[in-house]
Amino acid sequence: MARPRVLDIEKAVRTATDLFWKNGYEQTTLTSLTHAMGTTPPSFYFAFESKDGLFRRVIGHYQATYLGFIDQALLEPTARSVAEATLYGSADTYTDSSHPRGCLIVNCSLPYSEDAIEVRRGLAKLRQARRAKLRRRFQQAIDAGDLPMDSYPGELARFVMVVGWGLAIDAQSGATRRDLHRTVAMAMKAWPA
Amino acid sequence: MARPRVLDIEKAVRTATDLFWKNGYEQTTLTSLTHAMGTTPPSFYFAFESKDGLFRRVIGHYQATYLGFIDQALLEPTARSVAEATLYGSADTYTDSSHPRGCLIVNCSLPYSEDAIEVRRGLAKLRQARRAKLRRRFQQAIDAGDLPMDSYPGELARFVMVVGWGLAIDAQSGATRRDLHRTVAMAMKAWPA
DNA sequence: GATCATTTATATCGACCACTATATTTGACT
DNA sequence: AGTCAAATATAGTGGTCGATATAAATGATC
Repeated sequence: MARPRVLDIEKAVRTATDLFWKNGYEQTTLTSLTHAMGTTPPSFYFAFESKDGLFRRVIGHYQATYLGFIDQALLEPTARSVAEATLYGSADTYTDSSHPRGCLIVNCSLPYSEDAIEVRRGLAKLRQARRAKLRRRFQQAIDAGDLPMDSYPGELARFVMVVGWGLAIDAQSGATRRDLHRTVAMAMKAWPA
Repeated sequence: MARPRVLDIEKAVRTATDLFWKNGYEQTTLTSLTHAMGTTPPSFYFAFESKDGLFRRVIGHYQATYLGFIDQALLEPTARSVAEATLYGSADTYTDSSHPRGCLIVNCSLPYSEDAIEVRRGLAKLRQARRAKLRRRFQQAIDAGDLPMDSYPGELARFVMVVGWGLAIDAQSGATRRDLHRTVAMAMKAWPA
């Protein structure tokens, strides 16, 4: 009953993910997006409504495709192995040569222009939500006797997040996977017995 | 023999530092710069040659004014106190309410457009140079018996840098100084005895 | 084969980007 | 007072930004 769409939405989202990952939010222009997708602005806006609309889909795709290890890590049996799985998983993902280095969310988080402030806010919420999940998991570990009673779950969660962000920047600066693994191993020495 | 300059160069650099710190490199536009400085584009270009030229001066000003604690930290007597001074100093600087949060260099480092790739390269070199200084300091500590013989100075330096970057992002996301201090205290538990 | 909603293409919108050509203002000097 | 180089201001450069108005192309349906 209508013209069939030529634009492969999923493929376009994958393409856009790479661009945002590599170049950040503002530096990924509509021209570069439509060019890489092999489409034109009207089709783009028909499919995604706006640059922000596409970005939201990209973030969803990114988390589902590349950050699954984080939710997986929460299922590890001990708090230590949760932290290890999170950080080693980050190290591996941030240095995987099949896609840009570092973390898309971190890469797109930092410099905020006024008009993209909503985008940053959304990303900040994502990071906060991830930390909250870790905190709850560590609280649960304390309750189960898996962590010392005097541990602070919020502190532990924040530490894991901070090291993870540092890894993202180090990876983006060119650190090797082995470099990151050594850093994770050292960070884990801070973990409560 | 000539018209005296009205534009206060040093003050203009300080103003620009705040803008780059807050908004990143690309998002700090010439319009916002000249407006905040109270000058016009021709005066701007007469004084700074280009946006990049100003940015180089900003980086110099930023390091001299806000990152002095890093070189100071290298003079601490022990490797542990070097690391502590570096990280606690970072935590304090990144959350000082008299200027934007986080680290200007980190804020301007991540998303690289092709035309600003030289700027990123320069910042990456700065970060690398800082890590090299730490590494040499830690090697010196090993030679002096202040660190175990089996310590890896490069690894220790990288760990300090990674935690520092993580702190910068956490601070920019709204973490308090106390939050960062707790993270630093925890990170220091990983330090070799 | 005509209809019609959906998707696509052409051409362009006003706004802003970093930057500058041209001309004017300024005041220490002769 | 007149000269002249340094600093400023007016106005605008071509280019690109995200986003669109308009209209042509498409193919399942009747």
